[in-house]
Amino acid sequence: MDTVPPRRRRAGREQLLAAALRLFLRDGIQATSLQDIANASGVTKAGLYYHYKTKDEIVLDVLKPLLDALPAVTRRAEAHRTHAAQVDEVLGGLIEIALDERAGFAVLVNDPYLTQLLSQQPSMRQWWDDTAALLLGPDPDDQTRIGLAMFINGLPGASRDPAMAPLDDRSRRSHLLECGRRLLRPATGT
Amino acid sequence: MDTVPPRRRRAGREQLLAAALRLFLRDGIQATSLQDIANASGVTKAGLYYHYKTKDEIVLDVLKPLLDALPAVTRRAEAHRTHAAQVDEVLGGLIEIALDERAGFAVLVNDPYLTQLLSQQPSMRQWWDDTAALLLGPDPDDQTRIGLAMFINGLPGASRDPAMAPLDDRSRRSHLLECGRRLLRPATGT
DNA sequence: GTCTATACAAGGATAGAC
DNA sequence: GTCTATCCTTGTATAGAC
Repeated sequence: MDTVPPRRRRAGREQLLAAALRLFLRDGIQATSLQDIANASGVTKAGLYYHYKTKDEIVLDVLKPLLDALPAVTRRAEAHRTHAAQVDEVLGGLIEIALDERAGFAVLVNDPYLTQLLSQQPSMRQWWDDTAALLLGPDPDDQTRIGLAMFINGLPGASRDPAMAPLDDRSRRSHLLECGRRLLRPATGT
Repeated sequence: MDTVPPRRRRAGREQLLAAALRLFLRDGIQATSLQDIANASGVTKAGLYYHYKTKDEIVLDVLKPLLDALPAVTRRAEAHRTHAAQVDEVLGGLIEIALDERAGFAVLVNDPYLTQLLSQQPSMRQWWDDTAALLLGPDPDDQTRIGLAMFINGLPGASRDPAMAPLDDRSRRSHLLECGRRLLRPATGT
């Protein structure tokens, strides 16, 4: 019948989400009020409530791309046959996400508010259990476990470190991947 | 003249600080209200204001041990003669601090509120510049810079990872030190 | 769909009694 | 030195006009 109209039905919503993520990254979720988001996005505070019922809904929608992307990485990795290939796929995927500012990976790992918000749904924890098992392989040693913890916790910070600024995207990826490979190597002696 | 009286003049204050740190670590600084601290420490909200004028003063006093300990590590390291010894001293010192829950290292690295609070005083940034220079040595390559960023950002999280729970303190230290050594090794090929 | 106005709760901070 | 009571500001959320 009719063609798809070119008007962007959700333009305001997208502006809103972009502004919110920027503020969440800079100031943290708690410190970002709805007033702040409203000011930064050009919508009024009450206007936010047309799109969302609560602040939590905004937070979850801001991080939706991230929450979808993480399981996708793991699913892709599971298709590989060798353990080494699986590890590289997961590391590469996580690095890709961490380097993408829009994903908000830094918010996810750091923010206590979000940790509590997500802990209510067990899907996130389930994802991490699966992914850690994939990365560590069967019967991992302590050194590897701790190396993984350092990688996942350090990745967001390292991705946003000043040392990254002068590098091109390919170098960033390869350096971060090298960090992951070093940390996940099983202990040799000791 | 008179002996030091055994009464603890600052017992209330210490309870207060311990409770505050516990809450800061669990919920973040922003999410911890003075009411929360009061409830957890047995003091009333107004009672806090006898000891401190503002919430920021409480935050800074909670982290005072940490803010003192970090420069001390660097000073100790500077006394060593070889670069390798300096690196091990700094890594060991940082790990020691990160493993000590009371130090609140996790709060320092993660919390945006604190980042902003500390950025007002340049001493912290100066300390990190000096310490990074010490760890990286002259003319560091990009891989080493990024490895350092991952170590310092990942250290608090790795220190509190579930994989740490079953280990004794000596094992924890040595595993974290191994992570640091791996990350700070200069790139070989590429 | 977006704004104005406002209700309601919570947080930081102060005054003053004890 | 610690508590009670209170003020002011900010934050989330809602009602209703346009």
